[in-house]
Amino acid sequence: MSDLLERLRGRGWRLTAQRRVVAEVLDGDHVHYTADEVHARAADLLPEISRATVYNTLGELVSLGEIMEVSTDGRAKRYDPNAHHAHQHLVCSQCGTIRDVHPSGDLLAELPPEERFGFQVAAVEVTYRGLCPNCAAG
Amino acid sequence: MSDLLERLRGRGWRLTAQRRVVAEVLDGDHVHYTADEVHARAADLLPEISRATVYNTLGELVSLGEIMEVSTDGRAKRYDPNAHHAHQHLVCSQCGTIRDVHPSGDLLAELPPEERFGFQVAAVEVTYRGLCPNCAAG
DNA sequence: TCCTACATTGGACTTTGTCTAAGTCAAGAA
DNA sequence: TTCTTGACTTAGACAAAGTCCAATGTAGGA
Repeated sequence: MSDLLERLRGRGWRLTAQRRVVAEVLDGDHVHYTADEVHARAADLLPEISRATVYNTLGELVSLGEIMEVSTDGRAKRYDPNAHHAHQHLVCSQCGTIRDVHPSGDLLAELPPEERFGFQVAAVEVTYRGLCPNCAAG
Repeated sequence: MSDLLERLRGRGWRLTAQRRVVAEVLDGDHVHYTADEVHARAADLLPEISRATVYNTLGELVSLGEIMEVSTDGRAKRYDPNAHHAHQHLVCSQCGTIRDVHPSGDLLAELPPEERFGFQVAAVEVTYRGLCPNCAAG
């Protein structure tokens, strides 16, 4: 993740303590925190960090393409640091657990031209839903 | 959509004026209103209808499987009356326009067993994103 | 070291949605 | 037809998630 900080510095980012702790919280490939969770964890490292800064920083990281915004439940958005490897999400309909998954095939290609209505289709987001082993057993 | 009202009555629904106008607003296959939009349009027909009733009615219609809840932008949920025909969505990343689309192939089958992590996968939601002809031209 | 443009802060505000207590009414019973 | 009753609706308070702003602080170049 220090790679990340270097990349961002290269793009003219000021390296503040706040941005560092947000980046640190998002370190790890299989993490899908809400903004509030990021804030809580960041505050463990830097107690005076404000919610507004966390939102700002997350927004900047998203528009720089360093993290992905995921909304799997229509409530709080979640942030996925695994933005450099294309992947989709598998969500437990009961407990909400999220896993990164890699479908086979080219999902974009499955939208035939006559179903594109003149759109320049650029991306596809897929969410699989089902019961995780834990909830299925319960 | 009067079919809908009959079906619901058959399931023990009380047929109130409020439920009738909500159903009427949702009539049409290619409509994707937010709850607030549904409320505004319903209020044109029945001025004293309350927000709570619209939310209640939409929630009931969703759990009866008569309409679909769609969240394409992490903000307000939208309601899609076209719930009886499997389909996915194509969203303009600029203006937010939504179209129903029908991808080819079996999208569920594209998640290989080794990528299911023991989940009982039941459904898949797909959102294609791109520029609509209007925004691409502008 | 100093400057200053950029970053952060806290709190007010907005949007979207939920909950509740009190009043209303659809539809079956008589 | 009128009565009855439990389901439905209402207004407004409340909650969660996110945005905005003016005042203050500071990273990093000169």
